[in-house]
Amino acid sequence: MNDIQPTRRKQAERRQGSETKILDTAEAIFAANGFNGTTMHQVAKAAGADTALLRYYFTDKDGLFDAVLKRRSHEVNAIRLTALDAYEASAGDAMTIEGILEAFTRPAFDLIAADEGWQNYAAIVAYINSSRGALRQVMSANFDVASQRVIALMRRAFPHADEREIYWGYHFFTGAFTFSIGQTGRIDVLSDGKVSSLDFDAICDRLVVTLGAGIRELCGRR
Amino acid sequence: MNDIQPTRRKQAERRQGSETKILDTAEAIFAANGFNGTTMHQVAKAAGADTALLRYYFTDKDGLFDAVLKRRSHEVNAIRLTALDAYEASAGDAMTIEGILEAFTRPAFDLIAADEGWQNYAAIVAYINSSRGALRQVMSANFDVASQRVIALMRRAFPHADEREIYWGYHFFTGAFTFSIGQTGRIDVLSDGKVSSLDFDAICDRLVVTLGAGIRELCGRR
DNA sequence: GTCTATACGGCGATAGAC
DNA sequence: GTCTATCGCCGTATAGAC
Repeated sequence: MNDIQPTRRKQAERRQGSETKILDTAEAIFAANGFNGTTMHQVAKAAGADTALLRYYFTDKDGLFDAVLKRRSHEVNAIRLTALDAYEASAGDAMTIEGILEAFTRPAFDLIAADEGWQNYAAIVAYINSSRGALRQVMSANFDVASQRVIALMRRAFPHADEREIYWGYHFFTGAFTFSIGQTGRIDVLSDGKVSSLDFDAICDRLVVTLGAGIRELCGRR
Repeated sequence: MNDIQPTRRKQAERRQGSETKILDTAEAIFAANGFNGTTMHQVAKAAGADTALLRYYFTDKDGLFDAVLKRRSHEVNAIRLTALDAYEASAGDAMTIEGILEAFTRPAFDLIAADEGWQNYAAIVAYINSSRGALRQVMSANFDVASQRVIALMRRAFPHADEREIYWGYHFFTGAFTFSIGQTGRIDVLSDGKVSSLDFDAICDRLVVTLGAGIRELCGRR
C-alpha cells in the first residue's frame, strides 16, 4: 500500500495545516466579535490566507462557523458522556447532584484551562447560549444529548422531586455554567481584581458546591 | 406661562410618538438579531420611518443602541436601589441572602412579565452580559452601581465569609439571573414544554430559593 | 420633523489563473 | 491547494428638499 505519493502526502499535510490555522483564527475572531461582527476578509487576512480559500474549505460563512463549533463540541461531548456513564456506574443509587455536576463540568473546565483555543470556543458557546437568534439551533443539535443525559441522572438523584423542579434546577445550572465559561471579565472588574474569571479550577469547585446545594434545596432533599 | 404654542406642542407630541416608536422597534430587532445583526434600514422600515430620521434623533447606530438600553436601565435601577434600601432598613442584621436576591430580582421580573418591550430589553441585556465585545462597557456603566450595592449587602449578610466567596456567589447568581431573563426557550425544548422560560413568576421564586441556598452553602453559614 | 436621493465603503461570493 | 481580480449588493452615513 504505497499509493500515497510524497507530493500528495505533502499536499494533505499542507491542507491540514491551513485548515487548522483558519479554524483557530476564525474561532478567536468569532469569540471576540460574534458571528455578525466577524467578516470573512478579517479571518482570511489574520490567517494569512484569502477569502476564496476559506470558501474552498468551508463553502460559506455559516459553514465556517459550524466547522469551528463542531470540531470541539464533538470532542467535549464524548468526554462528558463517558464521565457521566462512569459516575452513574460507580455511584448507583448513592448518586449526588454534586457528583453529576462534577462529571459534567470538570472535563470542560480542564480543557478550557489548558488551551487558548478552548477558551475562545467556550466564549462562543456562552454568547450563543444567551442569544435568541438562529444560531442557537446549531448548538441545540450539538448539546441536547448531553443535557438530557444530565437531566436523566438528576431525576434518578431526586426520585421524589416534581419533574418541573428538576428542569428549573438544570436551567439555573446552565445559566451559571455558561456564564462561567464565557470569560467576560465582569467579576474581575466588580471585585477589583480579587477574583479572576480565568481561574477555572476555583470556578469549577465553587460551581459544583453552589449549584449542588441550591438544586438540592429546590428539589426538596433532606 | 403660555409660551408653548399649539403647533409647537403638536410637534413635540409627534416627535415623542416617533421617538418612542423607533425605540420600541429597534429594541425588538436588537433583541432578535443582536447589535451587528440589526441594520438601520430594517429598523426604519419596521418603524414606518426613514434611516435619516433615526440619525436625526440618535446620531448613529451606537447612539440608537445606547438610547434603547438607557431608557429602561435607568428605570429598573432606580426601582432596584429603592427596594434594596427598603429591605436593608427593615431587616437590619437579620438580613438573609434570599431577601437580598428577592429585592434585586422581583422588580425586574415584574416589569418583564407585564410588557413585551421589557422582554425585548431583557433579551438584549442577557446577550450583552455574555459577550466579550465592546458592547459590554455600556452595560457596565449602567449596572455596576446596583451590582455593588448587592455585593455590599451580601457582605453584611455573611460577615464571616471570605470576601472572594461573596464575589463567586454573586457571579453564579448573575449568570443564572441573566440567563433567566433572556427567554431563549432552551428549557422549553429540553422539558418538552413542561416548563416555560416565559413563566417569570415561577422563575423568580425558584431563582431566589436555589441561588439563596447555594450561596449560603458557599459562604459558609449554618 | 420628515423624507428623497445618493455617496462610498465593505461585505459575501464567484470565475478563473497558477 | 492557493491566489488575483472583480462583481453586485447592502451597510452606514450625508446633503438637501419639503
